[in-house]
Amino acid sequence: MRHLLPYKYVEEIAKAGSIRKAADVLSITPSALNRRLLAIEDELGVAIFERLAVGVRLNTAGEILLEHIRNQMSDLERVKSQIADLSGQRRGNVAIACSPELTGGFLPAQVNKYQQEFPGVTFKINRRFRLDVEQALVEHTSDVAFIFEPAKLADFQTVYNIRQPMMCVMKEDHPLAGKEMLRLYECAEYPLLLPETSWGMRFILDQSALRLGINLRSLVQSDAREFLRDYDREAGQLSFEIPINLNRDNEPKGMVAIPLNPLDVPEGFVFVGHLRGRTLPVAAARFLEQVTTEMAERFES
Amino acid sequence: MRHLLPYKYVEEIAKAGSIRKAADVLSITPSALNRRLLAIEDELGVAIFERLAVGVRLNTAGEILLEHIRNQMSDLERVKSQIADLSGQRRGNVAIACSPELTGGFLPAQVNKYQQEFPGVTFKINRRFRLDVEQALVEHTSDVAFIFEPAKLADFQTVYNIRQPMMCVMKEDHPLAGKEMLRLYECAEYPLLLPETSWGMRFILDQSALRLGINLRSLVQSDAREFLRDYDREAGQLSFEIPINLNRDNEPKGMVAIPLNPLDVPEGFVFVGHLRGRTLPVAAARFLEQVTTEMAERFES
DNA sequence: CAGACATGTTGCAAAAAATGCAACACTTCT
DNA sequence: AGAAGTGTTGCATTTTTTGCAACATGTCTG
Repeated sequence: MRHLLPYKYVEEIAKAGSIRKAADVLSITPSALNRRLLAIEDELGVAIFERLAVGVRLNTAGEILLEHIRNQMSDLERVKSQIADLSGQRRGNVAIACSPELTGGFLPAQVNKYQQEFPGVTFKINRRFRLDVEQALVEHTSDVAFIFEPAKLADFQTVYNIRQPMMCVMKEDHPLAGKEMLRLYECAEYPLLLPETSWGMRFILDQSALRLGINLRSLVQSDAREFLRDYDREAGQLSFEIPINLNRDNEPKGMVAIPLNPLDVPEGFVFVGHLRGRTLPVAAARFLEQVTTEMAERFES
Repeated sequence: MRHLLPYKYVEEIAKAGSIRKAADVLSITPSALNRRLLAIEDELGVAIFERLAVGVRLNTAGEILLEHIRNQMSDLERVKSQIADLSGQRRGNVAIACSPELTGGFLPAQVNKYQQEFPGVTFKINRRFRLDVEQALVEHTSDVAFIFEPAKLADFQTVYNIRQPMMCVMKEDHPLAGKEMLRLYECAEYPLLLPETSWGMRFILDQSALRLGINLRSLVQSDAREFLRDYDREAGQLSFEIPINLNRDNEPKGMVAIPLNPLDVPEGFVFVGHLRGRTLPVAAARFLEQVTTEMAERFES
């Protein structure tokens, strides 16, 4: 796709914020790069970058153009993907942006399943906080997104969503282990292993605690899901999970998960989708199909 | 937009059906054009055209690519339009595809009004039969469409639609001129001036006549609206019109229009819109706004 | 406050890419 | 069988792009 090289140049200049740095990344001379930029601006009749002393910055016109550029680039990828699919080969890359809650269990299994059927398809997982996932789609950094408790869905095209009630996880000999359902104040009596505040799970828990006037004692606050899962809970510590991560085969033995009373802690939602108005490459579209089908089977009963 | 010159080449080859003819139109050598085509196919890894003895024909892959090309070209026009609009200038071209029923009266007045406000905007009117209007959008020959009685709306994004009951037009001293409403069999007793069978109006009339077992005697069948309008009706001939064309100032004097009984002849619809999923250039979008606003004022009372 | 540094930009020669010309291989119609 | 199309390719030429060096300008720093 040599013909949209100028586009790549514009994108890189915008990212680097400087012609010289961009030229370095693109391994051409600053002068050549500058001239291409000037040529583009000449064709458009307007400047795309405003020149600062320390470099360049995108113009309003430039931002409109950049959006167009990103659309075109990923649409060309889609075209290539569809064309490759015509000859029976399923190739391409699927870039997934997902909330940290969803990096384990279900999603890896789905990717693995898809790759067994189509080994030519590669995957890229971008772990993003709930407020940043949508941005990854807008920047065309990712094709599809899995968001737990999305903040806004302005540019998001929802393909599927499932409800995920909050569960409390503990050792099976824990005093609370026998209960059918837990109130939040019961959990608050024990030390807690909580995810970071940027997580959707933490957001739900904090809001619920605030509303109920409960103080959650965070013994360990972690950004890593595996850390919370594997932490040794000798002192009766509790952590939280959502059902999509509670596969019977996968989880460590000796632990139980008990749902929280939905009156205390509202259910969360997992949203699956892509950038609004975009046609996905074949591989990404088929992957979404597979995932939503399996989600329907597992959670729609 | 020098960088998508290869795209223009592909489009022209597809249209011409031959590399040599396309090269002639593009005023370059067949060899150069051929090499560019080979380069594109090499980059895609697939042939875009199948080589026949008499020339070339688009492949399935080529058709996918061509759709992408057309999208990209018109989207770049949109970008240019938006950028130009940033600096206060309103420029560009609005290409309108419309049914033959709608070429007079309302539409010219709207275009004229818009051009008085923005003289920098040019217009292009493509008169198409109802079955072909949508195709003009798909081919990106037109930006917006006005269709009377559309056949299918698969790729059509409706922005507005209005109901248009069928009216019968006659001289004011015609025997039927005093009536409030006409039955179709009453009209059938007189010689008729009818539009061609490809028109939506004719379609509605023929279907109604067929259903009611009435035979419509077509004295004059014309493809030109103006011909039917200006025809001298000494022998009591009747013609038909829709309200959008019956402006009190504009129409010839001495004529009256009487609505047909909607039980005999169903109302027609005028659809206004554009290609589904496409973002229109500024000029086209604003023009649509103006038209729909005025339509609402005139027909929503 | 002056010097070092980094920025975008331009002139000019070298390198790279695209083009035109002519010829070839092939099919179809006369 | 020949004429007239078609797409394709080798080679010299032309056009375009690039790299190098230098310049003008603004910012940071000791």
